[in-house]
Amino acid sequence: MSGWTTRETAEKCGLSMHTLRWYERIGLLDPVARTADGRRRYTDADVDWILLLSRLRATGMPVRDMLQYAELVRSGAGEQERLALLEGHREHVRQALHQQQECLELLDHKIATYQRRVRAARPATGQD
Amino acid sequence: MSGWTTRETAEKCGLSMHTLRWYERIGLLDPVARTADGRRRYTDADVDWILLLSRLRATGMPVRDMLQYAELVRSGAGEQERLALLEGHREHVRQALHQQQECLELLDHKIATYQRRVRAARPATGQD
DNA sequence: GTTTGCGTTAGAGCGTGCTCTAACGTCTAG
DNA sequence: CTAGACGTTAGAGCACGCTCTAACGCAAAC
Repeated sequence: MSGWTTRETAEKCGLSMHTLRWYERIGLLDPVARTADGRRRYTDADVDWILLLSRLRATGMPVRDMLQYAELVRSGAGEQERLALLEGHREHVRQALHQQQECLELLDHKIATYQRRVRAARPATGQD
Repeated sequence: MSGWTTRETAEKCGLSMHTLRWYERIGLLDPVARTADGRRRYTDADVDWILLLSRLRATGMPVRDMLQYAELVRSGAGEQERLALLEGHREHVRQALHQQQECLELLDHKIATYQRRVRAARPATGQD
């Protein structure tokens, strides 16, 4: 046996088997190699690509954009457009990061407030 | 006139008027005060609350959880549960942050690769 | 031989979070 | 008085990204 099964690949990449097959159907993946009886065998290169996809998804890139990127990669050319896509997403991720850091501060503050309140409401019952 | 119109509030909070009314309908907001002829007038406190909601949403908290939180706040008690909700979300945000930072590095790396490639492919045409 | 496990397909279905629609009311300007 | 801007409602509709279904097939285990 060479290559990974759908199950293994799904586990490695944190996606469901259904999702993997769906990604292939819609063209995010090139057709995956098959065993004699028609089962998929993912190569390491497939896995790497899927890992990239899963990271892009996890950071909010729309499937539509991943598809566009995949098509550029498939065509072999379009470096400039790929660059633009990735740079656009990088900017998106940066802004999300920033927003989350802000929210984290707010949460820390709120949580501290609640903790103070909870502690004040149950003064040393001995059960803590 | 006292208080903000739906339009103003939507702008301040980065949500649509539709979304604001929908939030109220589903119970994320207490019923907003009205003018004599039935138009909403949001107070500063309303705006603050909506800003909090919008930040929670923007960092991926499901509406279901925001609803739960809103109900705890409305009840006036449940500090412990609110705490748990916020702490859960904080953890979620932290993990998302971490994931995004990783993805950012990957993007930086890929982008650098493409930039090198693009530069190599068009060596000083004079059109740059 | 048949049961069990694993994988396959195309297409239907679904949860989430809005977003839009249509019909109506009221206020202001001209 | 009319026109236009602005806001209201309940409910329908929609985009997205899966997720599930049903029917099928192969292959090893019993």
